[in-house]
Amino acid sequence: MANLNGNVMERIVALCKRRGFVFQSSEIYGGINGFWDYGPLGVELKRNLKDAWWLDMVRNPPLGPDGREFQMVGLDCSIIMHPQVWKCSGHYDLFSDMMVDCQKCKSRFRHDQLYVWEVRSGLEDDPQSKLIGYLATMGNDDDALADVQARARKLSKKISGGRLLDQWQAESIIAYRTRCNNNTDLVRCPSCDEQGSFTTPREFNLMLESHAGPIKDEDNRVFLRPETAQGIFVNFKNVIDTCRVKLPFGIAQMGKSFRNEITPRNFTFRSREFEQMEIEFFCHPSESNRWYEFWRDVRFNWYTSLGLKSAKLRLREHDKDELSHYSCGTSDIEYAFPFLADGDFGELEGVAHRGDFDLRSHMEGKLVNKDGKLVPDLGPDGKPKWKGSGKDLTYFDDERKERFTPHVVEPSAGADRATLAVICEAYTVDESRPSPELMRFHPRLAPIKAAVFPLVAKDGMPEIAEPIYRDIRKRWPAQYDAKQSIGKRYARMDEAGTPFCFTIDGQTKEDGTVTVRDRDTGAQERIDKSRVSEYLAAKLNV
RNA sequence: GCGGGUGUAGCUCAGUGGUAGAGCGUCACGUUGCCAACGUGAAUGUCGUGGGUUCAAAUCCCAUCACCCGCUCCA
Repeated sequence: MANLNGNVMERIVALCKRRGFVFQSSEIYGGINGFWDYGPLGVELKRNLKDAWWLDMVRNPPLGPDGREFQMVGLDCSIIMHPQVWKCSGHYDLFSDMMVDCQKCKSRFRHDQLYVWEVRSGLEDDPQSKLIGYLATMGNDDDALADVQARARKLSKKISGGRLLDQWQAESIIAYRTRCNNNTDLVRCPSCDEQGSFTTPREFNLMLESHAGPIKDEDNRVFLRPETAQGIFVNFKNVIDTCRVKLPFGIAQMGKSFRNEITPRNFTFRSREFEQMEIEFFCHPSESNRWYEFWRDVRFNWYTSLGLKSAKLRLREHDKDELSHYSCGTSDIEYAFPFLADGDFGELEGVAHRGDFDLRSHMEGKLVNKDGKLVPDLGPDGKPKWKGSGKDLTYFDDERKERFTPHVVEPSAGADRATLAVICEAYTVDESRPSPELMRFHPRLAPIKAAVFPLVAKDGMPEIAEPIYRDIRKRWPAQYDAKQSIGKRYARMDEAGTPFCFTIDGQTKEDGTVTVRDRDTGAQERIDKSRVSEYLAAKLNV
């Protein structure tokens, strides 16, 4: 039986293992960091969640903010795409550079854009000259020079007669270390001027790489997608051209994505291989705020409809300074997972207003924010650093008689995180019950919908129970169990989160009724055995 | 990435150099007439992995992997 002394998350992990919800990947070989497997119950649970999303968002979406219908279509694109997709989306640049972080002010600097200035006391040729420190700047233009001079004066006020001696670009770690004589802890942050707050330069390879083709070289290097969204954007024109969709409409996709997370942790919450459920919703720019608010609320309510009803679920609007450079609004749907500190929430889904950033990126090439405007990122030769597709991804609206680049609202959900939240929310301890641990899954998500038990495995009870079980099985995942005591069988179903158990007893032979036991209350009622499917249909479609 | 902790049966854990253990779970048989019941019996271990010390290692040493906690990170 479960040990109820450990912390909640440990007990949930133990139950997930014990009942076959989640296993560590490659466990017999010692496991592999950041990867998890779903067992027989877990796969049903996660599939039910994904099916609910697909049904509720794609096949049977809600009405729009104006009470009118809008179109939603699906997509399933390849995990490996043309490398240029990631160069234009910005993923490649952001995570293939050497980066330096300031641990004080949390600024992050590209190592190859960082300049370091040596500051010494005394005048030139002064044999008593002493090293005061190193000042880092972004770039080495006039602004940077003015900045570093001001900072040097301030620094040297404490130590009289300071001067700038040398400046160089921190283009490689070796040069950086050598030129600082390994005194890298004397380098001051360009942003907050804190000394010694830099991490060592680190290479950020967020994307997992592979090679398409038998020869492993730079020419055929490819990336496993870090998000499913880009596959939607690059198919935008295909969908428009072939599927008779009209704005506003959405394209949905779920599937595996991969990120080389620095610190995979917290059970399945941050994994290197994970599954996303993403929608890109395309609309006229003038209506984008309205659709953003619409999707934010629709998505939040979706979680509550699946039983995430407690105060542990919340909607959090991002602050202005928290927004990505292209976003005009983002909300996170968050859950207070048991492994987080009190008051902390973890992201289940981000709903972002992305403007026309993505479609323009795939037309014009990678975009950067310059003075509040998105412009193509230019290389040293003045040409776009990463060339776009050059394809026209604008849309002609026949009613408005207007051509424009649609704006995008992106509800981006984590299927594994939602599954984990559902598990955590369902986990209940009630020590007054003979079986103190139970999983109170929403009936729609429960991996097993019903179990059928002969009270004892004799006196003709199995003969009555088996046909009932086989009838249920045609429509819902169900289990039949005739072994061991009835209490043990109920307890097993409680841990699996099965909402209903039907038991055939002595009275069944007399009047044809069976008992139905409710998982959450333990209460029983009798119904006619012919009404079992009808009963389930009514109870499960909530 | 840094610091601390933990790895022994499916789960929870005991076992500080000398035969691999317990409770629960699982399975079988019997019993059982509604909530992890009882009886009898059974199966289950690369003691995380690799190396070293030793006549002998779950136990001591080194390395490594995984998980947990705290920082860090999370486009």
